[in-house]
Amino acid sequence: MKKAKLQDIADRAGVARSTVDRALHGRSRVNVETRDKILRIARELDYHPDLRGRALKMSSSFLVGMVVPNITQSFYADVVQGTEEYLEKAGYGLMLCNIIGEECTPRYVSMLERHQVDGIISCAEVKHGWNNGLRELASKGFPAVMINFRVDGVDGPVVFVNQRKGGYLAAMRLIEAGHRRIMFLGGSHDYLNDERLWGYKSAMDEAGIPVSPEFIVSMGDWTTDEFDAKVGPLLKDKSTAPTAAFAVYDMAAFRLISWLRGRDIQVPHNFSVVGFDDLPSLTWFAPCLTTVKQKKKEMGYAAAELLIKRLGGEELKDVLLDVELVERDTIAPPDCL
Amino acid sequence: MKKAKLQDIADRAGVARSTVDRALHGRSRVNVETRDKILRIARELDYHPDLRGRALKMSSSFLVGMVVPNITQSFYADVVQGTEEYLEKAGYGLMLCNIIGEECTPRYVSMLERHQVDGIISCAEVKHGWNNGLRELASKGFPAVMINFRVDGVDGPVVFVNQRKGGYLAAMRLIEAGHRRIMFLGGSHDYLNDERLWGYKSAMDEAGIPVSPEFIVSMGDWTTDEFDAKVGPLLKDKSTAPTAAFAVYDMAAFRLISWLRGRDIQVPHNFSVVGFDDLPSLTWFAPCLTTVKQKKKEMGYAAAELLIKRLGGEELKDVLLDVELVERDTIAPPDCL
DNA sequence: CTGAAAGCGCTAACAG
DNA sequence: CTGTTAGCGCTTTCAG
Repeated sequence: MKKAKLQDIADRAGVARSTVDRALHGRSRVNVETRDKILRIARELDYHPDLRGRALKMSSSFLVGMVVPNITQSFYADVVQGTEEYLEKAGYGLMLCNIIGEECTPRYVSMLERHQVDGIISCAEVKHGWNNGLRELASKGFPAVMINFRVDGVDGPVVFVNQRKGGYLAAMRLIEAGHRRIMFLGGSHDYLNDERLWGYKSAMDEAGIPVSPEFIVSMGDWTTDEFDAKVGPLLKDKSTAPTAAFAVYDMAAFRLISWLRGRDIQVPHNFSVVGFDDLPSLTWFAPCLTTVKQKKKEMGYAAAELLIKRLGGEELKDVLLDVELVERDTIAPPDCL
Repeated sequence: MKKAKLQDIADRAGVARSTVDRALHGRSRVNVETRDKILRIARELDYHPDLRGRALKMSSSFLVGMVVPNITQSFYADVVQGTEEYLEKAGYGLMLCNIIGEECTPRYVSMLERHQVDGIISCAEVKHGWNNGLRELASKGFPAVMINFRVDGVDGPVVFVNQRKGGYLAAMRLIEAGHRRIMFLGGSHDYLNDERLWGYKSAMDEAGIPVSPEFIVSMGDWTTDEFDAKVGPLLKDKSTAPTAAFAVYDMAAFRLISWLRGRDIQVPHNFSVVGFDDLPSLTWFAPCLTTVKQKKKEMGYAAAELLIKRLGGEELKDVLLDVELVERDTIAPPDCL
């Protein structure tokens, strides 16, 4: 069956294209009978408006660009799923831009521009070269919504997650379990790391526990060697060693647990751990990680909602999503008691 | 800066739109000087052709629809990544269709049609309701490429994976380790399950080991209760119990390992396991799973290549991708010896 | 080698 | 309430 167009319906119904258009959209009054006739014919012909024509006329492509560093990481996949769900309901297509590496940024900028997407949702990382690309597109007038943090110079709402609260909850839970020597196992000092660290510190402060700088460790490549070098020494003297850790990501928590296991330190029996993310795949394994859950799908959903409403002319504020602690099996009272 | 269009360049260069077009595409001869001038101006104006106009004229949207059941599952994310990579290089955008549940099929069919995608890559599951949607679109002339299996009535190349070989390799590896009572831990009898089962049987045949029907288990929801009911009885009598299992998916293998651990059966010490998939997240945990690796990213890449070449007029055959066994830590000689 | 003109499918302003 | 017309940005004849 050949693709039906507006004209085909018009011909069959014996009316003009514009009448068909009106009947289909219902914006303007159309004679009820002709309208019904038109709708019937449209259904018979299985008519679907060609968005390319409409896009040209209405200067809207009904396409939204979604930029992530790596869809392969479960976190981003969840966010994308949320965005896609909202966009689909709203009648927009999601163009996926999987920015691997700095050098591809200009190609994606060009692609987004050529397709004239109606807006861009950016869920990249702070340090990532893509940020320049986003700035460029934003300066050309592409509406943008950011996830997790604001890219300097890009105007548009941001979907934030209460990272500080997450860090606070994690540390406080460990404190409540009786721990006082609590390590912060972090990565490089980027936005997420430091916000969560801030939360950790605020919990320690509140409990009146001084934070020893050597308990704040900053990992690079998370290898066994690095653990040996950076965490190993802390564990030498049992009377001063940390009895628990708040790991800045679930992945980090798991690396730590594996490494500890290699040294015959069992979690949670000899050492307690809290993570951050709530990655679903990590619940398949014992011990199930106690962690701070961030609602990844909702992050994507909220971003899409912000963007589409903004396209509709609403002025919107940033969103701050809540987090919660999910209790599982990696916290116990300190081993030293 | 306002978006530059063809006319803007033409105005500045003092030539006609069509000349600019020719200069930009290089298809037809253009005076070298004017061409250079045009190219220079285009660069100054940071010109990116608007695909909506081109799409209309050339009846091509430079958009490919990619359909997966759930991007959240690591397997699909990897496939999508491969597809996206190829498409981006080829200058096509990837429209992601995350088909969750049957009822959304018509909406996605309509969306793909309205956007007039140039083709569709379908990586859904056999039993999924989407297959009807794909049939409908294919019958309307949308070129399709399928991954993993052919949808009846849809004409187009398929990217296959050598499932049978995978099943064979897995079972044979267990046999070589000395196992004879080997369980096939499968799911419902769909295409993937049965192909892998076929491979398992062929290895058993080749080794002259009769396949006991009760060793072919077919799980539904993979709960502990179901394991207790379906696998528990097999393990009662140590002299007839299986000493190893080939699990149809990595996930299944992990469920099994956890369940066994709950019964104080340690892998690989008391029981050997091989999986199928090679999910990356599963390598973080001990014991690391010995498994059949399928090249997920290449599957997506190959599908995109097939589609784009087909759009270019080439007639293409199905592709069969190889698998390989990756040796890790879940196989040992049978415990009973 | 270059310009003029038509038209892809749709919408909207204007007339009737 | 409905038809006519123009035009979104691009490509592609067809003349010159």
